[in-house]
Formats: sequence, structure tokens, C-alpha cells
Amino acid sequence: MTDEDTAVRVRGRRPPQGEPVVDRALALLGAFDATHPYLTLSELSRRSGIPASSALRLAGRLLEWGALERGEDARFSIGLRLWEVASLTPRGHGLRQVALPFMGDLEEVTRQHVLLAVREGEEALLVERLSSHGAVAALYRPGGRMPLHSTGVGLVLLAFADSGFQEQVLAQPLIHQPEKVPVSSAALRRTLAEIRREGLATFRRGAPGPIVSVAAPVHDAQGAVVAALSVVVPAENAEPRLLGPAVRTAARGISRGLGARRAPGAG
Amino acid sequence: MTDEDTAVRVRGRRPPQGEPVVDRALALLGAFDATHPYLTLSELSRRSGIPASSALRLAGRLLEWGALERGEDARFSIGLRLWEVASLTPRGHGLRQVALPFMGDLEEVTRQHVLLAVREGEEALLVERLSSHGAVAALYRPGGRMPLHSTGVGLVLLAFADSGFQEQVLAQPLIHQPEKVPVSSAALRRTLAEIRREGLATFRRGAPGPIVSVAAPVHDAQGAVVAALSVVVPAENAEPRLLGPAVRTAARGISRGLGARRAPGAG
DNA sequence: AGGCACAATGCCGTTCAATGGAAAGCAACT
DNA sequence: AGTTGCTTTCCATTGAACGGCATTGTGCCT
Repeated sequence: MTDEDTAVRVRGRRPPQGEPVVDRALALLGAFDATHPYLTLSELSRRSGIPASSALRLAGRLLEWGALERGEDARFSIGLRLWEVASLTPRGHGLRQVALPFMGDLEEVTRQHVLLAVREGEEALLVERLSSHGAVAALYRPGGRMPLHSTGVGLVLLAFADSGFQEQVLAQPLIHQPEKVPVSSAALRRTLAEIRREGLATFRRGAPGPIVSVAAPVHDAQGAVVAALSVVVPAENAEPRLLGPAVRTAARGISRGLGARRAPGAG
Repeated sequence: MTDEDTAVRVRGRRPPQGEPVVDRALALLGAFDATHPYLTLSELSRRSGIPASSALRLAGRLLEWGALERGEDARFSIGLRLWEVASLTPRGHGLRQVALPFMGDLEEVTRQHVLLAVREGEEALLVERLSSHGAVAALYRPGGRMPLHSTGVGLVLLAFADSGFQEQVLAQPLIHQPEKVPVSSAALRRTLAEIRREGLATFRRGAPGPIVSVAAPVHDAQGAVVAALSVVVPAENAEPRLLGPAVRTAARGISRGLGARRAPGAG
């Protein structure tokens, strides 16, 4: 008899800490990301930290509702029904709905990228990106996250965030992405002040291709900055002076669409 | 003692049928729709059929993860984190990503609406809609559902669905939306055959404004029809003959982007 | 064609997370 | 000061959830 094993093994034992079921179901959804849009049961189990048999049972429920789908190869993916419900989020699709026509106008003029982002925690979340056929390589995808301190839209969102949050971000060591160059917090502070003064951010990035991003804030009915709009163009033949007014005008159009009475003055 | 009440009332009694927790959590998410993007706890409780105390507890977990958000007025809405995860659905954002540039081209030419839809059950789900500023009134919104039998994209999706499913749809009484005119199943059968022959659907609607929709199928790498693309223009100065090739070309472009070797021939 | 490794699924006795009525707290009317 | 409606906390009860194990399915190497 081998009873040297101290670990008690009982059929049906619940997990030590007893995690709520809802959390585990959400962990299953969270196991998917941009590089893993399809997962087998085993992958799902490993990535979520849930035993396979439990993962299968929970996934079954999610499958039935439509939060997950399953292909012929038995791999799981996020379901369309979840996307349908998620499209009701005010800060996502709601905002997007209002912004899209204005973004289309901007795209037609610049023929490059037009971005719309909101702040989510310490990052920016790209809500929408319109990209013309011949546009330069894009670093970020809609639904993906971007750093606040090294993108045009991020700088705008940071500049107009409450000062407590700004200090929290400034307090940590910041590295420019994707160049991996450290950012001086004093310089960033000056940049943010200028963005607030001008109501406009101009951001340059060297890699992968040299680009310029010109970004402006979008206000809601209460005057709070809820999103940032920007165009991204190749640095070569860019005319930031000309792009500024165009972006600002489009951003004001979106703000008006959200119920803002008038665009807050700059300065 | 009053014990005339036959219903046994015990503190902590579980619901009669004992619904799984995951289902209840999903029911909370399902309580939101296009006309109710914000809900109070009571509304959430009523619409989902879950007692307030349980609804609050479950909503708390969803809130913590980011599947729900809560405003200052204590009302709930769908959270951005859920939207972020949902953007990974292949049939939603994945498809959209490929289609967007082609849709942009079409919009620039027509200056009206460009739609992209997939089939979900017995309805079409509008994955994307680009709408120019001066476009005619739109009936459907992205993330919303459309009838298969009275929209351009719906007819395409129905025409290329497996015949078993087609019969299932044809077997039920169909009413044109939004005019409320009955659809003859024989006429619909002829229409579907023509759509399959031409690889193109032309649909006219009288209300709210007279419009013409020209729609074409989008194929995946295996040659299956996975989506439908269409333009919607005012009936007056429309030239369906000219729109057809444009829509078909754009749809083939998207199919190619999805990995289809060559567009299946029509005829 | 046999052996091996890994993935998916079915089974089932145990147990604690989930439950919802009661009651209190709160704000806005009457 | 009573009424109405919404939100939140509390807690005794119990069945839904749990996961180890067994089995089957599948692809790959020898």
C-alpha cells in the first residue's frame, strides 16, 4: 500500500478556495486573445486554469447560449451572440456609431489611418480604426489595447484624465513603444500640458515606419473627455499643421453628436 | 398560525428547477437590448426573471470582471471588457477586419449605405454598416438582426444556405418588413433560384423611403457562403445595373481576403 | 500493426457556493 | 409621517457544481 502521499484525494472535492462559478465562466472567455482566437478544450483548460472536465461542462453552457461557438475541428471560439450583446456597450459601439461618419470623412481626406480610442484602466482601447488600402503598417487593431504614453490618442486621453490618475501613471517608469526608449517624466509632463493648452496632440514614432499621429479629444454631454480621435500618416510628406484643424473639427463633430453643447475652448 | 398557503416558503430555497448559475449570469447579459442599453437593478431583475438579491450578487461578479459597468446613477450597462473579448469572434470582427477596406471603397462610390451581414439562426446579423452623411434613413443597426426574407443581404444568405434550412424557412408564413405584406413562398423560391444563378440579389423596399439594395455573397476558403455584402441606395436615381458589378467585385475581394482561391462561377 | 501520447468525453459520490425571503437603508413624493 | 420604489445586507438551507478516474478517439512514431 502506498499511503505516503499527504495530499488528500477525494472524489468530488471542490477546489481549495472555491472560486465562484461565474468567475470561472468568465475566465474561459478571458482565455481567448488576439493571438488565440481558436482554442481546443485542453488549451482552454490550461489557459484558464480549470480542470478539463469542469471546463467542458462550463463551456457547454456558454456554447448553448451562444457565448462560445465550436467548429468542426472541435475548437472553441467566441460566439456571435456574445458579440451581439457586447455591441450594446455605450463606450464601444454606441460611441462608434456616432463617430463613424466623421471618421469616414477624415479617412477620405488623409487616405491613411483614422483611430478612435477610449481609456480602459492604464491603457487605451482602440474602439475603431479605418484604414485605406495603401496605408502604412498598423501597430494596433480594433478591440486591442495601446499604451497611453506612446500613442497620439493615448496622450490625449492621459492629458485630460484626472490629475490623480496622471500622477499614478507618471510615477512609474515609462518606455516608448515599440522603440523601447525610456520616457522622461518631466518631458511627458510638459507634453501633456501642451496638449491641454492646444487641445491637440502631435506624436511621432520611428518604427516600424516613421509616422506622425495627430489626435484630438472627444467630449460627452457633460464636457468630460470620453475618447480621442486621431489620424496616422507617414512622416515624410505629412503636414501636421494642416491635419490639426481637420482632426479637431471631426472630433468636435463627434462631441456634438454625443450631446455636447459647444466644444470647450482651448486656453 | 397561517398555514393555508400550499407553497412551501423556506429561506434559502433554491429555484424550483434549479437553473445553472452560468445560465443566470448570461440571462443578465441578455436582459440588455438596443432599446435598453442601460438598466437599473430592478429592471435587470425583472427582465431576467432573477430575484433582486441574486441579480445583485451575480451582477457584482460580472461588474468586477468588466462584463458590466455601472454609472454614477447606479444603472448597469454592458462593459468594455466584454466588448474587447467579443471582438475576437471570427464571424464578427475577424470578418469585418478583412471586409472594411472594400466596404470603404464601395461607400466612396455610392455615398450611401454599405452593409455586411452573416446568418445567425433564422435571421441575418448586421456585422457592419458604413453610412455616408447624407444617406437615406437606415432600418437596421450594426449588432442588430434583420429578416432573411426581406433584405438584400438576407436573401443572399438564404439563397446559399443548405436546402434543408431553406425549406424550413419557406414552410412558415413570411411577411415583408416593414410593409407587412405577405410573401408568396413560390415567388420567394423563384427569387432565390435567380439569386443563385446570378450570384447577385436585387431587393426593393417601399418604406420608410423607397430604396434598392444590391447584394452579393462572400465566400470563405472552403467556398462556402459565410456573409453577404450589399449597398443600399434611394430607389429614385438608382442604377442597379451599374451597382451589381461593383458589389460583386468588392465581395470577391473580401472572399479573396478570407482565403478563397477564386470566386465560384455563376451559372 | 502495435505502442505511445495526448485530447475529448462520461461517470458519480461529495460538499460548499449559491440561494432568495426578510428586513433595513435611502430618496423622493404626497 | 406615511407611502412607494429601489437598493443593499444578512443568513440558514441545500442541490448544483466539482474533479479524479475510466474510457474512447486520434494522430504519430517505430
